[in-house]
Amino acid sequence: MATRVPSEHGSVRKAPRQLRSRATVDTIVEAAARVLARRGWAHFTTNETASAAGVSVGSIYQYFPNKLALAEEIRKRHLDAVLAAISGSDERDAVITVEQRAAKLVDGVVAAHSVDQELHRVLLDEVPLAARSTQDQFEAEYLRRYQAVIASAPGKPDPKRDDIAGRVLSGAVEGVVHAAARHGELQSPELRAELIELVCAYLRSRCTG
Amino acid sequence: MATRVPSEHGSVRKAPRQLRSRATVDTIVEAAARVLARRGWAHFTTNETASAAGVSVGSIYQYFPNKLALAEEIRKRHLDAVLAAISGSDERDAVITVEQRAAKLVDGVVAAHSVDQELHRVLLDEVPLAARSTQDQFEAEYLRRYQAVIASAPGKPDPKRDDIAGRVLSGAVEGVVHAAARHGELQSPELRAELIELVCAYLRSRCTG
Amino acid sequence: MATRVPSEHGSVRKAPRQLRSRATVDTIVEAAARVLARRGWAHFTTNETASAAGVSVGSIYQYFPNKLALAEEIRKRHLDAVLAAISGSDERDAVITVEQRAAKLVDGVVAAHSVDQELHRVLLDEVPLAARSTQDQFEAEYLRRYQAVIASAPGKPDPKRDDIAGRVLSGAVEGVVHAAARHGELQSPELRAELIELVCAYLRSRCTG
Amino acid sequence: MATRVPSEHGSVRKAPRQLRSRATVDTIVEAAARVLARRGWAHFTTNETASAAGVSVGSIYQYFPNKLALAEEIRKRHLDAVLAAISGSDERDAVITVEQRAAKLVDGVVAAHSVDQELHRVLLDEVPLAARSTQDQFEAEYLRRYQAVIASAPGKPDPKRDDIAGRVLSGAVEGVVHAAARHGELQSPELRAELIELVCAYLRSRCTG
DNA sequence: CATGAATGAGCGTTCATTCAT
DNA sequence: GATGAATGAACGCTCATTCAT
Repeated sequence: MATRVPSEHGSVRKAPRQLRSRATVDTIVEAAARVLARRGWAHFTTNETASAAGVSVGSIYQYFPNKLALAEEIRKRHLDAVLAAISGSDERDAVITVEQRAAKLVDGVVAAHSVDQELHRVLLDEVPLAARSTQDQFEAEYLRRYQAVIASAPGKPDPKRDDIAGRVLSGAVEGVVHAAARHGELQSPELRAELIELVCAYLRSRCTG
Repeated sequence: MATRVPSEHGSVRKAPRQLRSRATVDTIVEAAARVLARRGWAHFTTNETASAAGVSVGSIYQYFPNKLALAEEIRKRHLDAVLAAISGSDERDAVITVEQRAAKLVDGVVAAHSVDQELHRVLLDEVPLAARSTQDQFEAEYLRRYQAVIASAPGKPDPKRDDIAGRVLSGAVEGVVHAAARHGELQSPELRAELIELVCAYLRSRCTG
Repeated sequence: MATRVPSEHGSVRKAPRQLRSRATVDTIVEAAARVLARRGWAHFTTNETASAAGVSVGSIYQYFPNKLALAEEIRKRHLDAVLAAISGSDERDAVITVEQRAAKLVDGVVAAHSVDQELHRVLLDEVPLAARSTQDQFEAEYLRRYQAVIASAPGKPDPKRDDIAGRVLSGAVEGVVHAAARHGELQSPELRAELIELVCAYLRSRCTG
Repeated sequence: MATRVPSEHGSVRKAPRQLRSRATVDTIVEAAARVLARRGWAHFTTNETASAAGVSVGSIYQYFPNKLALAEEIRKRHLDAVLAAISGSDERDAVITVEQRAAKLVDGVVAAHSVDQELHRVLLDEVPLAARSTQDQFEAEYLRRYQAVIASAPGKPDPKRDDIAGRVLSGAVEGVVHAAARHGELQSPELRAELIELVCAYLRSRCTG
């Protein structure tokens, strides 16, 4: 695989102003996501993407300076979808018990991992990070959901400790769901129950301890 | 046209007989591990490995049928080291409280992730699995440590539920440590304390609940 | 590990759409034929072919999935030329005597072997057959010429025996011409006379015997 | 495949004087012939030959300056065997009729092609000729058999014409048998009959014409 | 003499990227 | 703008041959 120095380093070569361009970009990104999910990063090629999108390679380079930038755009869109999936189970209804909160959280994360499992895995495990920014932004937003759960649990707040607790909770839930996804057990109700139990136990212990 | 008999390809091409060979194999694997950790799977090349090891490409193929088999050997050696690191905090001394057990477990996993962090990440996230066997064996052994902790906690055993609990615990601890490693906070004592708390809370809740 | 979908490989990678491509394909095939004839299959390399054609290796793989497919195309074109050469001495004029028929046949085969002797030898003797189809089609067409001669000879037809006779005649003429070509005596009139004599004798004996 | 300049150009590096050497050489050549027949020239490697012979590569280079010289020795031995097979049906018994002579000849050639068909084919079709000498010597000897048949046929001798006739006869019989071998019909009695007929017809026509 | 570990030029093939049309 | 033919550096891998032991 030849690694060429790309001629520009901006993430997007040209902001698509016109409707037609926007549509083309969408077509490209969607096709690229399909190809990426199907073949994996190692076999993700611009030529196949182009023909899957029904455009020429040249058109890809009209909008993206290089392959990585295209992948970056796929990641961006996917993370948005993931965030939307988490938020879907986040409506501001009368949630009261810690159990209910924990259940909402777990269901949200599971839903997020179900958006496009293979693409998710490839993006997380295979595609190299061009720039931290997108990922960081996402992680911050993601962590905020966890912090909200922490904050809503009884007990007096302690910013420093709560921050760490959020990261612990995030890592734990994420880790369990990730492992479950790898083994195709994302929908197991027993696992869901245990995971909720884990979250509850932690939250409870934090308020009593 | 006559049908040709292809030559078979085992996982190891030739068992090194002489002392010189054994040393060469070690040199190759060690150099390969360095290159793999530094460049990642996508840029892990046999030629760079060869020159990093101070041998010719041919020597790599004397002992490994292909690049993947070389990576497989790196994985094998690394997982052994990881297992050794976990076991290091596993001596059969008089551990009594759940807290002490949890602390041992967490310390072991952290130690395991400290062996060679970047190599660990690349092996887990990027290198494709040629055969499940090595990985499966490792995972089984790995899970066993968690099951042992579960089993040692008070409360009456329930094989099915305990199995799931083991996977939840494993996923959670692994997830937290993994995230911490990514952010360079593997040695943070606060994080350690919270993680131990998570494990304890879960174990306690399982025996009372 | 996810199972990857491999990309398929047809015999021709892409049908050349533009005029430029068609010209490139011709250039490549012609250069390849020259290289193949000059170096033999064992030393027939894509890189030399590319530079002999004045294109880059990539261009070869734009149109041919691999080296063998390129050789297959050379064979196809050559066999067409050979068939054309044989047919050249096949016009439907008033041929009456067996001698005249035999002479036409022999002259055709000699002409066929004169098309590009070295290429002919390499294609027949060295290049492995990827698919039987091209070769089989050619052989069938080739045999048909011999069968026609057999059929036109006096004597009552016997399908089974005539079939074998066709193969005997084909093998014999082919063998003599082949050997002559190897010794550079393809144009010898004495040899031509003897070969015609051989064919006539056989045909005569079949009708009387 | 790296092409190195061999350090010597003699066909055999060292004439094996001692019994042990002679045995080693035999072992090597026999193993090499098996490997060559099984894999074909393109996949015929010195390393596989060495391990098939139960010796080290170095030992091969003790007796043969390079791979081609080894193949040359295989050819030499095989052609001897072929000649022996032809001669086997050549005893000086009371052969009188032309038919009987022709039958003997055909049977001899068929027997020769049956010695080791795959090796025969590979040697003829794939292995390049290092030096003409071995092949030429064989061909001369081979032609002599045909000349003998020609000479023994009635009719007054004509050295020049008889020479050409020998080559025609040789090419024809060889060609038919070769084609038959390719189609696995070496043992067909119908084909044998037709071929004998061809030879007889030619011989007869030469004495009457 | 025999061994077999080591060499490295050279092969077939891929694919991100460019640019004439 | 869009196209897609063309590029060529770089990869994984092979195997004839050498030479220290």
